[in-house]
Amino acid sequence: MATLQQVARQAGVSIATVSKVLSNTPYFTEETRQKVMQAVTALGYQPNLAARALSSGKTHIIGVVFPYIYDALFTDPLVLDMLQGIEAECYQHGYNLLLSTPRVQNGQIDEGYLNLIRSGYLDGVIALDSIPGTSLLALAQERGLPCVNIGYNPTGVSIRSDDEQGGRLLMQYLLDLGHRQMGLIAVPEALHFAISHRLKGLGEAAAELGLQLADLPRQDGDFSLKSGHDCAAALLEANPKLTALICLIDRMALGALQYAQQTGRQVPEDLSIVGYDDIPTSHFITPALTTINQKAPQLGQMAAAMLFQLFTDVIPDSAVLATELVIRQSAAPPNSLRSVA
Amino acid sequence: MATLQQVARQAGVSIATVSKVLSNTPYFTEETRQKVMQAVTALGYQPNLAARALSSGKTHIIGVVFPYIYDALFTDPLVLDMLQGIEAECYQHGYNLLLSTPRVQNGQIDEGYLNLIRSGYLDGVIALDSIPGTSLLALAQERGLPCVNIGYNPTGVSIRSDDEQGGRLLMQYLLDLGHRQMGLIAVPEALHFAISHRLKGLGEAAAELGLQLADLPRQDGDFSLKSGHDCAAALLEANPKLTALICLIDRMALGALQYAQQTGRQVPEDLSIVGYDDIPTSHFITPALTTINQKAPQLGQMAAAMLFQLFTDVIPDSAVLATELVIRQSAAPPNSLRSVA
DNA sequence: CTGAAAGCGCTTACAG
DNA sequence: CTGAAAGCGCTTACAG
Repeated sequence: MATLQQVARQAGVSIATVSKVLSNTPYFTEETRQKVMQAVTALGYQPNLAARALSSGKTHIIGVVFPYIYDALFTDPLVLDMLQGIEAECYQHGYNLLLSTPRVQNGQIDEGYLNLIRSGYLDGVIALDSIPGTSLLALAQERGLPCVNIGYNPTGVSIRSDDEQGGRLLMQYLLDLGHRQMGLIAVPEALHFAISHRLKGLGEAAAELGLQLADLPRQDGDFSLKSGHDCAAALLEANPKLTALICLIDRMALGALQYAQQTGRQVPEDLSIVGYDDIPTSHFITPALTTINQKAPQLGQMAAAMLFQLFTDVIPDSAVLATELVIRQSAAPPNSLRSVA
Repeated sequence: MATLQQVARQAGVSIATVSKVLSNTPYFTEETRQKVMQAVTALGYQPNLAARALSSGKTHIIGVVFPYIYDALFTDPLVLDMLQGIEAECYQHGYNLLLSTPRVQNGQIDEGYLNLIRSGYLDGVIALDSIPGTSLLALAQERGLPCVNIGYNPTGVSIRSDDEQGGRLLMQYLLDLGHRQMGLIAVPEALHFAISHRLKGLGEAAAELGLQLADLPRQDGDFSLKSGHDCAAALLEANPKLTALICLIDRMALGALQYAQQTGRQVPEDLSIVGYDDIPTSHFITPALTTINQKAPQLGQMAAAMLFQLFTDVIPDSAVLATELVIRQSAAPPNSLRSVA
């Protein structure tokens, strides 16, 4: 309600003076500073952000962009984890966080989102930008907006989880357990860069033992639990000898687990199942799911930290965060090995 | 980049004309409209939101406020559900969503949040406002900002889940099953209004059978799984005859379940456990948890819809959303009845 | 150390 | 139907 002008009048100085005192410009009599601050508190003055934004070009708002694909967004607990990390960092820096969830269809990006980028409302943007072929950050980058990318699109500074290493970890673990007959449950690689990298990691670890990833049967789903269930069914019916299922998405692993149990298989005795993401449910389900944790909160926090570096004109190195294998109860040596032992 | 002025020049009209054409003011020659629109697309003009906000007083940003208590915020899946509902509605109306998660300690509200409210950056606010004694919306209300409250604080228009009815549903179900020796796991009522109402509902249903809720043993935790575990331990050690545990928070129910299983009890055969919230894990855990679903996405969506009504100066009635009992596998008739049968 | 003044890019009565 | 002009509330060179 109160404006700079009222504060100035009350303090008996000019509005320029008030503005400068408030923005901590040096060289001010302790006296005028006092007068100003008194008026400020007396009036409960709070700068109008829109005005400040217009004249300074800074809004103190950063855009956090999670694309809306397959409705996965709001059902994915990792999103909340990343948000938490981002929020913590923004909070510390006194920045506000504008959440944008543009729809993306056939490579077409939401016009509303594009307008937001063009609107000058954002000082910077952090995006989960991993859809092959359509970069959410391209426009922002083009317009010189500082941005950091959590993912693989080659736009500006980026941070991502080491999906390749995660894939390797997962495959090595299963291989060490003695599995050779393994089925893959994934989603089409066109949907998410991360998938290709997880597969690549899987392949590298397999290759060390002379196995070809391409020889393993694979079914693709759509992130949903149900699709995991169906993929498991297809895989197991066509390949009854499978001793393990590698699911590149936890939710799909949950569906696979469901299918296995419905068809009377003991997990992990008859069939091992591993996932990727370490969502909360994975911890609680029986058997608890062995999976890969990609440290989503850190991912978010670091992304925000990098953006704030960008604000100070230092260009941070892109970073890759190592994942962690979380060993729980859903995988064990295959039956054949067990009976031998 | 392009400004109104450039568009005006390009179109050969005044900036006022451009502005009015863009804001769909009626009465314009089809011809000038054409000229203007051509210039707009040619220049890729996008209004500067800060400028528009400053002169119109509207920012098209609505604040979504989830207080940060006990770290529960980002670990609570319901938050994501509500956000989804709010986002869907905002998206449709072309509004942006600013996420604010003020810290609240001893009734003290985050100064940064308060400043945000005072900053003029928000056209309206939706808050999860259910901490007894400290209203997150009081200041907004005072300043005439349209706001809707998801919860119980008596600030302005509100929408909430019918916690009382939910409590009744839960108690009736257990009573119908034949339970009489029940233990309560809750959190201190000072933490959340909803808890008192759930308890009230529990009490009403109990009273119908002549039972006094106050006679049932109760332990309070802090939302966490671990506290649920500990509450169950305390309750069961002190009252070995308990046949059922009513947990007012799903996560705590999960902890209670864990304790029961660790101590060799069969759920629901030896002990029934019910929760409240219907978080995703409740669906997957074994035994699947019988619980109350409070329709969080609708809560969010309706809250946003109400805010948009407020924007058009219609004052919507406050609303109460009925909950739903989700019957799964964690509750059954008590053993005594079973053996009788 | 302090102030007058221009300017940020729009919207909105008010004239014409 | 269209335009000139004031004004939204700040920041920032530029003088003094």
